[in-house]
Amino acid sequence: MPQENSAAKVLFHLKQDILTGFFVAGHKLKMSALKERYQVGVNPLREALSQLVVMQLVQVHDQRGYRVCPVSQTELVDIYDTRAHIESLCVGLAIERGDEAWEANIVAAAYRLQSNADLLKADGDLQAWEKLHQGFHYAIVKGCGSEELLRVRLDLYEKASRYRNLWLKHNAGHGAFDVNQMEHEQLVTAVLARDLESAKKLIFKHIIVPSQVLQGLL
Amino acid sequence: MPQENSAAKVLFHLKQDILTGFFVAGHKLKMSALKERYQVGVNPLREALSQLVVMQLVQVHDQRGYRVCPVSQTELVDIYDTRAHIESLCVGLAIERGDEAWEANIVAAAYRLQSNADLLKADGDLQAWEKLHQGFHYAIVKGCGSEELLRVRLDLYEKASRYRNLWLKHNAGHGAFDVNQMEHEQLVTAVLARDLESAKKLIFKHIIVPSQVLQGLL
DNA sequence: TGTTAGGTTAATATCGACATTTTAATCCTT
DNA sequence: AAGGATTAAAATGTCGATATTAACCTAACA
Repeated sequence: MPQENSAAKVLFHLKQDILTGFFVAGHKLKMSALKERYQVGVNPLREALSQLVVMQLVQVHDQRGYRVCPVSQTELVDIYDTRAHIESLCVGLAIERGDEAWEANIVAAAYRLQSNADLLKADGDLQAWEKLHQGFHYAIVKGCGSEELLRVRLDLYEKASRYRNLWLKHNAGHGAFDVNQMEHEQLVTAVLARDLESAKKLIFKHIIVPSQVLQGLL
Repeated sequence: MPQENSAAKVLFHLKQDILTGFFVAGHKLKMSALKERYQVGVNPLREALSQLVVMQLVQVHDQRGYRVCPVSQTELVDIYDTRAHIESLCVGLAIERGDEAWEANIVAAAYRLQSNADLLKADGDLQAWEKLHQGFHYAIVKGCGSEELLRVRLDLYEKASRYRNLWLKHNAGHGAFDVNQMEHEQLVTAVLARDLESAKKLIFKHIIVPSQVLQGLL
């Protein structure tokens, strides 16, 4: 990566630290501690924090500093419900608009996901699996062709990942991969057959159902 | 308003200046000029600019400062198309979930809009009319009950307003209010009758059609 | 014993200054 | 005279310092 300013580097790492749960919800983000951790001055820190405020990962209280946004069951339900609707919208548009290259990419991504699923189930590198998983679903929704919609989708995915990582911490290595894999196959079939209604229903469930498991943790 | 830090004040004003077109697309945002205009130091400015970068209203080039994001016909089409889909989604969910208070608020907002429409057509205070218009549509979508979805909707609305204000500048006092008003009446009827399909189609057109006029300006 | 007032400590928000980098303007060479 | 190199000017990114504000602890009083 090219030389980027300190704020951008801090943003990247701090965002990671929040999403992965290193800084838990509600945690007070003291300048002194952050300066120490990221080895930068206050001003780049404030810039990064300002950006995280817009992303709704950090709250700012005037003259009272910054804190990691609290999590709540209400927000969890809302995010996953919204994600399900947005993803469903993306899939629908992708089926209407997707071309041949789009189809090929889906098949490729599905193959990569499936061939690595077994390996990862063994050694338990869930973050790596999640990346493939993400890539698979992105291959599908990419067909909608809308930068704006894909951005909205990504924002929601990132907001959700804080909750998802919460789950990974408590349920390390205890994944329901088999069910998941079957859902993926059904999804690919419906999408490639351009079966709009089935595909939209499948993806909606694929997002909503796991969120119901998550709800038990809060 | 309570005492808020400088960055928040700058953010508000600078955002306004960009959305209303005071700072046109592509304009270089020099620190010296911004310091002069908003009467603050560099650091609050950089915080505000960082936030606007996340909102995709400002671009940052490393060591080369900030510029207002360029506009393009591609983005215009994408934003309005996405807005139409999102708004349609909101309306659909609102019809499914809205209660009696929601219905009452719609009727109230529609009344306010209609009773002020004639007045504003005369003296031409389009910004005030736009606020009522916004309020009317918000009253409808509010029924979806999803904070996340409403936030996505608001973000897109704000991004679109830069294009809308571009139109207002070139077409001052030349509104198609009558057509608009009729569409609103049809929408209210469909929504209150909980006619999902009609309402979704109406709102989709209500957003898409004006955007096609806008496309001529770029 | 619970509460409030005062003083102490710590943290935040902002500014001015400096080092670094980019932009421009000028000058030299061919 | 044109193009490239060199120098000057301006702008950016970062840090340290300072004033202001909130949080905390202690102690006195009801």
